[in-house]
Amino acid sequence: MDKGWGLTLDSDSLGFFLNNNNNKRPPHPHPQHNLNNNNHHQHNKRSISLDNTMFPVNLGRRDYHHHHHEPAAASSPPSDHVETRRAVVDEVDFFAKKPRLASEDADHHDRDDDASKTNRVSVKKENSLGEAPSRPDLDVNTGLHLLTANTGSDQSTVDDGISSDSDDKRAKIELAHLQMELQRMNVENQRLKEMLSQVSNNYSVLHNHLVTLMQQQQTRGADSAQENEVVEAKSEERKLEVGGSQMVPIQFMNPGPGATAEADEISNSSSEDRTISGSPRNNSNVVKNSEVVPYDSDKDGKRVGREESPESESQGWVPNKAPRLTPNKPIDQSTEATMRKARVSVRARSEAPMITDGCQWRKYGQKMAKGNPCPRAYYRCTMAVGCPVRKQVQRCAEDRSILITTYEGNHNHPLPPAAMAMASTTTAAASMLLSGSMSSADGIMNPNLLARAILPCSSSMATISASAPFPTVTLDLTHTPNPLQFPRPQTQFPIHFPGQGQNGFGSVQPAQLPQVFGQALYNQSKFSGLQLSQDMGHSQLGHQAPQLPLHQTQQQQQPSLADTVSAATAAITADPNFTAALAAAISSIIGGGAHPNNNNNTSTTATNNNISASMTTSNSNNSNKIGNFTGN
DNA sequence: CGCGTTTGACCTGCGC
DNA sequence: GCGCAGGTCAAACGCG
Repeated sequence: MDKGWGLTLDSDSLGFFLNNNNNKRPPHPHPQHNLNNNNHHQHNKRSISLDNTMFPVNLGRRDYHHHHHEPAAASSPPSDHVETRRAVVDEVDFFAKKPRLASEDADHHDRDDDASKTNRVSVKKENSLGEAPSRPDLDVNTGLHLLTANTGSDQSTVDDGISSDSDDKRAKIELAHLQMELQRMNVENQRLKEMLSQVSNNYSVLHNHLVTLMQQQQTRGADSAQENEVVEAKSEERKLEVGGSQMVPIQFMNPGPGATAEADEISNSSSEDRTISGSPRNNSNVVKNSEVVPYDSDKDGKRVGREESPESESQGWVPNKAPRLTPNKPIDQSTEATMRKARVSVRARSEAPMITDGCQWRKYGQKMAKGNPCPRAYYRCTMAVGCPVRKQVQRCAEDRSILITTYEGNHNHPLPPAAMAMASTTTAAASMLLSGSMSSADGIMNPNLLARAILPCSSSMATISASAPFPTVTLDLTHTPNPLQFPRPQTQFPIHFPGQGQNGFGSVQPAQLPQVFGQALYNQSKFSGLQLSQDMGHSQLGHQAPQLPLHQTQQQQQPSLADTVSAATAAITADPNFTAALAAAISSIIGGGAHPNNNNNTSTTATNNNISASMTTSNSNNSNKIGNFTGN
């Protein structure tokens, strides 16, 4: 089981991000509280000692303080301070209050200006300001609520320049007011936290239900398609394959007789599902259970014995390649099988036998794979009796320090926070891949879009090759980008979406890939009409998740293996579950990074419909990674 | 003794 | 039809 894993997802950290996540996109009914919420966020961040580089906005503010505090001591050029200050004001709306306050005390400022008429005076004000909150409460306020601090600072600045009773009173009043506001915000924050925890608890259950609903929706979409359309799709698929590396609807991926059978099966399933969908059922597994056995019995008596096992039945985990020709086969089964086919593969450096993703796994097999001296281990999720999720773990033949973990399927049970990242990530990835591929024309085209979005990254970053039976999202977290190609500061990512840059992906930073994937996948799901990201977990968050939260969380991180793994995975799969994305991203914060010199291209797996992405991080040796992971 | 792992056998799909 | 490879099963085995 999960013993001795070097790579782990820290539940605490995860929890934090979950909170943060929600806080970041709070279903706040009162828009005017946005400011407060932001402050709360800062509060949380501070409380966990997160690097402020994580959030640009905070960064600016923090920088602002720094500039105004340090300069005084360092007596750096005043002009710099002024510039910094202006920049901050421009960037952060929160600072709007600062100018306002200044205007309120216009007379004082005028005096200051007149008196000093230099930026230096302003600096001194700021300094005094910073020193003023020497009292504990003020320190807290300053740290957690920059707005308060800033406001105070302005006030102090004025006071510092020329102190007067009226100024003091005003300052005190202001301070009291801010403190009250802070109190209020804390209460609000607490309330939001409670809400968040509640939402998190419900997420797992809802997520599974959502997947089921999505499957039904997909089925309806496929339903509308005619059989000839299916045929077209098949031909289309082959064209795409010829073109090279395209994601194709699973159902159409099997060439030859099997493909036809599956196509028919799909039609049947679709029609079948129409009747089924009408019935109230929250768990498709229930239906599967009752129908899998008959089907298998019909098809192959030999397998009946095995199929009758609780696992096989309830999970609907049918051998991927097992043909299902029985008309009675429920759509759920086919979709479930399809969902399982969609895979999320993660390549990360780790000495540990397996990355810890929060789930419990039972090894059920091991095989020697061709072309790889390292055996491939098969694991099954044991957190629930019928959980269909499985994963394969194998070391890379070229570099055995690289651990390749491939996830398949969706959990049918609630997951602990620690498992949310990877689980929902894989689920989301599978759902997105399939949602795009299964909904008719769009489904066929979207993969192309996705591919286009990724391919420009260069071969070392992302690859789409041709030959895999299953749509697979592969994250390669093992290689370091070419410094020249990706001269990236490890602490920060560009805000703008890489694909939008004029430079295209040439400037894309490895850690940005998740964004790329996220955007691409999001678009894909969008095109498919499933709006996956909106439905999953933190709904509205989905749209922004790939663009903002993700890179925010990753900005400060020095991604490490497994963590980056999950982070990247989550990122890549984009957000259908924002929580997962954040949670996964966390892991990056925890540990070191991948080896710098490793340039293993995911394309080595050379699989059809295989989307490979590499997310490289700073260097850190495996031992460090392990230590970091376990430590956290 | 229970549980998880190991490992050889078995099944299936695919290519030749 | 045969062989190969991937995937799964389940008896055997080991450990706590």
